Amino acid sequence: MKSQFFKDVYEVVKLIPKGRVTSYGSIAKYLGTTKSARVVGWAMNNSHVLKGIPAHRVVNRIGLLTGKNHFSSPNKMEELLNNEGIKVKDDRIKNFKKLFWEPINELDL
DNA sequence: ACACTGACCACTG
DNA sequence: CCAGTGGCCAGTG
Repeated sequence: MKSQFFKDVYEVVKLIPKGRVTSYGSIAKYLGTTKSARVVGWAMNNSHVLKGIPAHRVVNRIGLLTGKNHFSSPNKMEELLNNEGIKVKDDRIKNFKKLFWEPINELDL
């Protein structure tokens, strides 16, 4: 497929440092527009067929694990995050603000 | 080719 | 503060 968006999304997601998280919207914003956030979600949906895509580090804007339902197991995402030292309480990332990794700031176009 | 859906976000009332 | 609506892109029936 010639979806540059997907490709870019994967690139950014793969660049997320261990122990950090980001949001669909931020990735979308980094790629040009916040309104394409839905496509980022789509990319994640397809990411499960690929490897090296830490989709568990990508959550929605408030740090809610909205996509955990799409993992192998609903608690897999939480476990992976815990494995990286990220605390998750009630499907929400604790200290999200601090762990937040914004591509625009970190990669700085 | 058309319509609907989806792991979202921001704006408006 | 909560609810509703629009916008974007790709995939599926």
